[in-house]
Amino acid sequence: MSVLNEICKSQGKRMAVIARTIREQVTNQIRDDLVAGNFPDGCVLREAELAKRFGVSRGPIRDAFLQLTQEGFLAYEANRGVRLREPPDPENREFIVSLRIQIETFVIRKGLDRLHGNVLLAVENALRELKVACEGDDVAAVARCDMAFHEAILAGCGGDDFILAWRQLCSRMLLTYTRLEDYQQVFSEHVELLEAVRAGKKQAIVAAIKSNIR
Amino acid sequence: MSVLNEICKSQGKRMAVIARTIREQVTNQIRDDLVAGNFPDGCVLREAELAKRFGVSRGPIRDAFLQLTQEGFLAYEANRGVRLREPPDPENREFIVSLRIQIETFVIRKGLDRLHGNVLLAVENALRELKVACEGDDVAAVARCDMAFHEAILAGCGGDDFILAWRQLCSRMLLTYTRLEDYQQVFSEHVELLEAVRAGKKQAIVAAIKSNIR
DNA sequence: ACACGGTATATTGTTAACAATCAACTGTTT
DNA sequence: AAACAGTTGATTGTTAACAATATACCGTGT
Repeated sequence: MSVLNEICKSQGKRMAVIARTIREQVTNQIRDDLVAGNFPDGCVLREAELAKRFGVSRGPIRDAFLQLTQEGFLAYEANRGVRLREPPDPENREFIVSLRIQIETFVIRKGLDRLHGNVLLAVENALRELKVACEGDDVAAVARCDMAFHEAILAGCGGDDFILAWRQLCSRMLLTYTRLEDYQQVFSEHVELLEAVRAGKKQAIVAAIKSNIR
Repeated sequence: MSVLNEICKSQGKRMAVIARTIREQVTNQIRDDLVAGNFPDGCVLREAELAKRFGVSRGPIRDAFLQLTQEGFLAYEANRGVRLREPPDPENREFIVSLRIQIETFVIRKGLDRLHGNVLLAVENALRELKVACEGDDVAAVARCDMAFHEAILAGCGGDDFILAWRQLCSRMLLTYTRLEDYQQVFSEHVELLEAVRAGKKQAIVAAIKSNIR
């Protein structure tokens, strides 16, 4: 409770409440650690150990394991706990990328006109957070904000039917997040995408997406 | 504990252990109920009510809610419980179908040669269970066995990287499972698909999949 | 030396009690 | 009558103890 609650309070009112429950906070934290590569491949995660580290009971940890399993990061074996899955091979990864592009393209094509007002504001906020992350040196933060930006667009375009499947595809990709070289380019690519979205030019949007996802 | 444990014991040794834990049994049962349409759209599910019905504590019910949320059946709102999601509109459904076909085609094309021995046996078993389900009159059972058959093929072809996303797409489809008319045709279509798989003719397999998924 | 059986330990699975949160209601004030 | 604050009841969120299970170790017998 200790550490996590502090974080929760400090972000409290100002930010759009990100993680209300301990379960969500723990899930996000573990996910970040996984993306940042803080656990070796095939590593086994223990409920008690993480519970102790976060200062919470095993309940929320179990919930987090369950969720991260569904997201594609972990693999469950009954009575034997959970282990980190291995990343997809290049061929599968390429296909995953193609599916991601198709989904984003479809959703945007269909729902671009809904993207205004508060919804557009959410996308802009996501971009701002991505900027901060890129200026820092936190891999996990960049990956997380990258995803959050795209997800804001999808959600804004009414793509709820696809977001869960899309997230899983992303998760698989994140296990081999290879664009760690040039954060500045990552950011400017997203600026470009947002500009295209603002202008409402679908062709430009699709092009921006295709060059952005890889 | 009462009801579920009986089921578990009775299936005990003979079947490939389907659901070892209460959590899995409860999850499967609720999923079947959802697919069978036993809950009205937008309906709110209560932990305590289902816990009482199954004779278990709220823990496994919570786990099931969490999982079914990730699978795309339910929607979560913090501190406010879980409600049944509405099915996709026709346009989205069509796109979901196209994604499903792409995934199955890709995985089979890539891993068909692995499909022999025990793995092929698993597929044949799935087909047998589908036969039973089609001869009965249980919508949920047909839907479940239909999915299980396809999943057995995917798993056998080494498609682990896609199975979770594939499942979510299927779940969305299942909320509008419209082919309830002719179970016999459902079954014979799958026989056809298995024959094509056995013969190893990729063209025929792809064709069978395309005509089967809709 | 090797195979087998049993025990001990570590780990997950389940439960019931407790805490926190939300929604509706009630009474008060203007 | 309308708006608001406080209160109450229902529901979810969290915890710690308990139960069940799997793994590893050790001894025994052949």
